[in-house]
Amino acid sequence: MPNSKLYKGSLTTIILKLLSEQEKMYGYEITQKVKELTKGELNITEGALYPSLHKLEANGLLEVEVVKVDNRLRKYYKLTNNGTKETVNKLEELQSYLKTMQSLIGKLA
Amino acid sequence: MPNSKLYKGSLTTIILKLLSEQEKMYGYEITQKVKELTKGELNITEGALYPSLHKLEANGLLEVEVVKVDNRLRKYYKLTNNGTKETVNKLEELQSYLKTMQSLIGKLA
DNA sequence: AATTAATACCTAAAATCCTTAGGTATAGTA
DNA sequence: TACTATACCTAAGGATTTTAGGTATTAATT
Repeated sequence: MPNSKLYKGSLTTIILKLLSEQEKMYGYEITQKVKELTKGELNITEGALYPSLHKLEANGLLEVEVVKVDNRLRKYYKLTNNGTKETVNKLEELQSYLKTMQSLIGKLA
Repeated sequence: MPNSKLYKGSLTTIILKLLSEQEKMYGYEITQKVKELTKGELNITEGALYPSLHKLEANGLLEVEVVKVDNRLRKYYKLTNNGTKETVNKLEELQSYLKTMQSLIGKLA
């Protein structure tokens, strides 16, 4: 009934993919976007998201811009050049994994 | 160029799926079968496999039969009734996840 | 003959990534 | 006034995997 759990290791790729399509996004926006795109199937928890964003920033894949909107802070993240490169790698890796798993699991007995 | 890492949470489902197709298998055989089926894309490490098998057994999803072949031990695992039920659930869960991820990641920007 | 690779099992420490469960603060709605 | 939504955050714990060993037998290679 609830939403499927994240298979560990996929969150980073999801974040990078979204930012490759949208130029800049803030954390809360990412959680909502994923919920929307997956029709509630996948819920990114903030406890996973924020540390992940911080790590991507620390590794130089994302850069931050803090903006005040309606007296509330928003931290917009966008891909750096390295981030864009890594996105390609991570996407290929995950694609290949999904394909492999489909061929392993997908065909019915 | 090596093999893609396991996304955490998928190993159990892989084991159950293989055993739903093959009646009984032993650990080493599972690692070889996965390597073969995925053309080397996915390598199950023994450090992950054996603890996982033991846990599935402890949880009553698998049962063991020890056989001596060529003076070497083999521990054959097969699904219990509960194991068969769980296999269905796990497969549905993973299928749904793969589908969701495909729709998130799969479509090109 | 001796070493290496393959078969077959195992475990423990460390790393990784996520969930759970909090906390702060503002703004809008019941 | 209380709850919901927006928006950020962290820390403890759990689950799962990687890494790096270990034992033992048999087959292949040097």
